[in-house]
Order: sequence, then structure tokens, then C-alpha cells
Amino acid sequence: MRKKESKKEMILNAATSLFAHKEFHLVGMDDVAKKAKVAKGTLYNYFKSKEDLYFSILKTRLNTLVNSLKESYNANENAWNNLKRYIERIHKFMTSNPYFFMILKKEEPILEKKKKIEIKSTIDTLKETIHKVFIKGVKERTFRIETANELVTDLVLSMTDTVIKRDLKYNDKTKAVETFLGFLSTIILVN
Amino acid sequence: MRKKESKKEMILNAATSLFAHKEFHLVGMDDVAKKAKVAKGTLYNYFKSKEDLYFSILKTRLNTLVNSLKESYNANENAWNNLKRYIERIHKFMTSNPYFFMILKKEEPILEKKKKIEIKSTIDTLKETIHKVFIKGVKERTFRIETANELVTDLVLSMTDTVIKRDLKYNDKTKAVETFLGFLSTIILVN
Amino acid sequence: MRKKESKKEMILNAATSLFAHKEFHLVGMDDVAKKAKVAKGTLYNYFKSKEDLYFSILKTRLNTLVNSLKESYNANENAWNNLKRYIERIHKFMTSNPYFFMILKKEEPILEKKKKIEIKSTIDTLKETIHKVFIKGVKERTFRIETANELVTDLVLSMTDTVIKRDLKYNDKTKAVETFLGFLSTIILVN
Amino acid sequence: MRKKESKKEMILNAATSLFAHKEFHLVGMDDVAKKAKVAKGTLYNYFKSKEDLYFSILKTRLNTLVNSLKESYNANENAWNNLKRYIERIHKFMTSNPYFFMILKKEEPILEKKKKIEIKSTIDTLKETIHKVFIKGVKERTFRIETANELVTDLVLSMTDTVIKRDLKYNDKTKAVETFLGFLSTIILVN
DNA sequence: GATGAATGAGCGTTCATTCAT
DNA sequence: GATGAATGAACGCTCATTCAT
Repeated sequence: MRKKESKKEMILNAATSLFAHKEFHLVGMDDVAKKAKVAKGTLYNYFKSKEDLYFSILKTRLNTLVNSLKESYNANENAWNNLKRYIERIHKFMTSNPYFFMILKKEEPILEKKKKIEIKSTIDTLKETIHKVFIKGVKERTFRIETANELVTDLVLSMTDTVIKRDLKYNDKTKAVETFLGFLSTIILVN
Repeated sequence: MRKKESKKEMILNAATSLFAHKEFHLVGMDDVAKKAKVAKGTLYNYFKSKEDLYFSILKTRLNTLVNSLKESYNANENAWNNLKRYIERIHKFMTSNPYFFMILKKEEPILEKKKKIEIKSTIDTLKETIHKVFIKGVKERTFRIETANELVTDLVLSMTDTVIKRDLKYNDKTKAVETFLGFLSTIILVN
Repeated sequence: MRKKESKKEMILNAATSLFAHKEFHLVGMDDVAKKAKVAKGTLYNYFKSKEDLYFSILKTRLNTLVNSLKESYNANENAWNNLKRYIERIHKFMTSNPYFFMILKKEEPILEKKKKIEIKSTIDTLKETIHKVFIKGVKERTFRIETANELVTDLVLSMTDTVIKRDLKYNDKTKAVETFLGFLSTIILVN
Repeated sequence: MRKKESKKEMILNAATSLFAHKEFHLVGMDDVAKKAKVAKGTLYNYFKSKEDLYFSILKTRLNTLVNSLKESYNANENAWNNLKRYIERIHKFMTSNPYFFMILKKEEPILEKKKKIEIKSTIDTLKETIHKVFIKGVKERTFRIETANELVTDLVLSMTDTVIKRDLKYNDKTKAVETFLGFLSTIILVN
């Protein structure tokens, strides 16, 4: 049944792969239509603007990530192992979507306010999911007490992002994340 | 005498403020000319392209930052105080140039290769400057030994960036940086 | 049914008439669009650049001319009558396309090398077509033997061009060509 | 005394050499100023526009040519030798000014009407000068009677032009003009 | 007279969006 | 729903001309 992909899915898949490798402004609707094997006008039957298309992808991808994290949670494991798995998944996600986190830091009017709020709420869920593991770790007395702070969640996300960018720059796909996890453990875990 | 700003400075100031708030593609040369109170053609007397203008700003601003850090260095102080002052200055710089660090993470060909290399070398100087303080701290035996690692320099920069973005989002100009410095001290300093 | 001209034809007709009266640099794409009653963007759906538009016209028109000559050839007639008819057609063509022969003499890089080669090959066909009549005339022993020379073909073309320019200058549409044909007969035919 | 060239002469010399190798639209006033080692504004002290500069050169150069022809005239020689020398000089002139004759055929509004009339009068002098040699040749009974016609003068000029263009195209600086003179003698001279 | 920084109308081209079929 | 030809505002950039010094 996977054969019969809906037009909408074809567009989303095409656009996702394009936006993943190029900036918003460098992806043309022509490119999307071509890659999706669909007429340009068809794009506008499903998405009311380029921005809307972009936004939908962002939302979809982030939800996928959040679900992937939630799904990987294991109550019987210790917090550090959970966190490690989270970071690995986030790392993998960021590697194939290097532009998605960038947009979130912007004050740019690329996205309408209403849409931004939707995205923001998904991000909040993402952060809460991570945050809970920190809480769990502190309760376990394996994480430092200062880490049960939203700021730390943000910092972990941005550090992960930095690690990805280094990976991409140096074509060093594996070492940095391990080094990072090592460093992270000295930061987070009680000695 | 500050009244008599050179045309080039007027353009740089106008463009800096525009690029600081909007992406490269969303800033038009018309906007720059208008803001600089200069004819469009004049822009091209000083900068050979939009990219060149952007690049010049990036370079100038980064040099300013690097010089500011170097100038604030005090050999008689301990490493942590030096680092704190660095971070404060970087924080201040990032606050008024929120987009400048973003571009550096992109793989996008907005900048020509040669220009990118120039920028990269300035960034490298910036990182070395910070890195030296970590070395100093490790020598002093006040910084953890693991911190004498380039990755840590990168992480500190990106964490600082994240803190700025939070500040901007929550209009909470002072607390985050203090909290951050507190957290940073638990990460970096030997207990 | 001539009412329903295709967009491409509308553009070609508009551009032809503009390029026929003004130099390449003095014809704007705005002018073409306006005259063709088409949006400027539409021009670029059919021609990838101004140069391409210009080139297409040149090619099309020259092919029309060459076909017109070939079609007018009559193996049963003597060479001089064939040549006269050729010159009349060339004359007519040049009258309505006074700028097209000018471009061919330029060394200017208005046209890309590859495109120039295409045009040149059409011109070569044109010259060969004329040249053959000279060969035929020499075989018939009605043309002087020296005329079976490529240079003469060129000279005849340029003389025809000169005649057109005089016609246009003096608004004397018929006499010059007749006088010219008379003179040409004394040049070409054996006495 | 040749050392102290006037500013005006410097400009004229620079512009002449530039217009000789490139089309009107492809020569910039910047280029002229640079080549003349003069500030751009200075150009406008001597010539009220780019067109005026171009026009002045055209006039000057044509006068030089006409004077050169007149000066080379020798009443004691036969017409054919005079004509040959004329053509050699015209050929040489055209070779170093390949664009100057092109402009004369145009209906282009590059030149104002008044200016065009001035140029035209110089051209008329040029043609008369040549025409007189044809008259002389006919009187001598060495030239065909039909050649004492203004059209023939025009044709000779355009043929010469064609020969230059071939020379330039094939880098065959000497043969074409000799072949041409040979052919011309069969056209013009009584058998 | 000489300068060259400043000008701004105009250029060729792009591309998100529309709409008749 | 699906199409893709048509649109036109907007873009980065050029260059003949002006004018304060």
C-alpha cells in the first residue's frame, strides 16, 4: 500500500529533503514541484504558501522527533542512559535536518506568529521530555542538582547542535558525539 | 565631531543594524541605501556587491569583538575572572549582533570560499583567545583538565549564544547570563 | 484564425520589429514585453535571456531567408535569372531586417561563441546557395570565371546591403536595386 | 613639444582607441577617463555627453581620412593608381577603426540629427573625392563608363569594408585586399 | 579648470503566486 | 483536483551625468 503515496505526502517528502539541505530562500517552489513530480499549481492546493509548506514540514518533523524520543523512553533504565539515547536521536535528527534548529532561534518574520506558536508548543514538549529525564536523574541522585533547570535543557540542545556542526565541518561523523557525551557526563553526573 | 560620519560608516552602520535583525535574503540593498540616507549607487562605490557588504560587516564586527577580548585580558587576574569578562563581552556582542553567529554555522554558499576563509581565520583567533584562558585555568589548577579542549571552547560559545536567544525571547536581560555563569562555574571549575 | 497567435510568436514578432529598428543595447526587455502585450516574466518562459531571444530571431529569420532562396531556385532557368531572383529576395529581406546583417560583421561578444557558430553555419549555407549559382553561371559560360570565388559572394551580399541602405536613406525603393542589378550584370556577365 | 598634450587631446586619443575596438555601448566613460589619465568629470568639461565625445572622434577621424586621401592624390598619375592608393588608405583606416563605418549605416538615434548632418557632410566629401577619380578614369578612357555613378562609389566603399571584415575574421591581413584589387580592376577597367 | 564621490533611473532577471483550462 | 503558462513586483547591479570642493 506504500505504493500509492498521496500527492500531499509526495510534496512533503520532496520539500523536506530540499529544505533539509538548503536554506528557505534557496529552495524554489519549482524545485519542490519537480522533485515531487507534481505541477507547481498543485502545491497550492495543499499549502497556501511556501511558508505554509515550510511550516508544515517543520511541525511534522519535530513531532516525529518528539515521538521518537518518547518512544525510546524506558522507565526501568537509569536517567543517564535515557538521556544518552535522547541525545543520539536528536543528534541523528539534526544531522539530517541541519537547518531546522536554526529557524527556531530567529526572530524572523518568515513564519507568521500563529504558526510560530504552534511550533513553539512542539518545541516545549520536546524540552519537557528532556527536562523530565533531568528531574529523574536528580531524583536518582545521579545528576547534579543544578541540572534540573530549563536553561540546562536549552544548553544541552544547543551543545548538541554545535557538535553536529563540527561533525559536518570536519566530516568526522562519530568521534565528536562520543567526546561530547563524555564531557556531558562530567558536567551532569555527580562525581 | 561625531556628526560628520563618513559615507562608508553610514552604510556600515545602516547595514549592520539591518543584517542584525533580518536574514541576508530579507535585507535589500534599497533598504540599506534608504537607512543609510545614501543613493543605491553609492553602496557600490564602497562595496562591490551585497555579499561584500555583508562580509565586511562580519569581518569588522568580529575583529572588534576579538580586539575587545584581547584588550580585556589581564595577566594578573585568575583565569575564571578573565573568562567571565570574555563571556560578558561576547554576550554583549551577540545581543547586538544576534545573526552573526548564525551565518557561521551554515554551509550555505552565501559567502565565496575565499571570503569564508578570511572570516574563518578571525573566528579561529577568537577561539584561540578563549582557548588560552582555558589552558591558563588548567595550569592554575582551577579549571578541570578536560576543559582544555577545543570542543569546549565551541560549546561555551554556543551556550553563550543560547543564553542570548533566551534573553531576547523572555526580555530578561540579566538573569540568564548570571545563572549561566553560575552553571558554567560548576562545569569548568574544579570542585 | 490568424487572430490566435501563440505567445511565442507574439514575442518573436514584437522583438523582431524592435531589433530591426534599434541596436541590441537600445532594445529593452520592457519594450519587448510591452509591444508583445505580455508580462516581462513571460519572455523568460520562452527565451532564457535577452541574448537568447535575439539569437532565436536571427536564426529564424535567416533560415526563412535561406529557405526562400532555395525554394526560388529553378534548375531550368539560366544562372543570371536565378541570381537576380536571389538578390531580389535578399534585398526584400534586408529591407525589413536592416540590422540583421550588421551583427554578423561584429566581433563583439553579444552572442556566445556556441550560438555564433550556429548562426555562422546558417550564413554559410546562405553563401553556398549563392555560390552554387555562380558556379552554375561559370559552367554556362555566361558568368566571368573570376566570379566563382567566395569573396565575390561576400561582395555581392555587402553590395546588396549597401543598396538597401541607400534605398532607406533616399526613400527610393525601386530604382537603386535596378541600377544595381544593371551594374552587377556588367560585373558578372561575360561581355 | 609633443610632450605637452592638451587634456582634450589626451581624452580624444584614449576614446578613439577604445571606440575603435568596442561598440559604443560597451565603452564606459570610466574606461575613457582611466585610459586618458583624467578624472571622469573632466570629460564633461570638454564634451557635453558621451555621444558628443563619440561624434567628435568620428568627425576628426573621418577628416583625417579625407585629408589623407586628398594628400595622396597625384594629378600626374593615372586614375587606377590613384584609386588603388585610396583604397589602400581606406582599408588601413577601416582596419584600425572597424566600428566607424558601421555607425554610418544606422538609423540609430545615438547621434543627434544635427551632428549626423555634420558627419554626413564629411562622408559626402569623402565620396566626392573618390567619385572624382572615377570621373578622371572615365575621361582617361581607362574606366568603364558605368562607374561614373555615385552608387558605384558606395559599392566600392562597402566592398572595401567587407574585405576588412574578412581580413579580421581569417587573420589574413594581406591577401584579401590584393585579390580584391584584382577583382576590382576587372570590374572597373575597360577590358 | 580639475576632481571623483554621489546620484538614481534604468537594466536584465527571478520566482512565489494565480487562474483559465 | 490537477495543471503549467502567465504574471509583475522586487531584486542586485550599472553607468552617464552632476556638482560641491
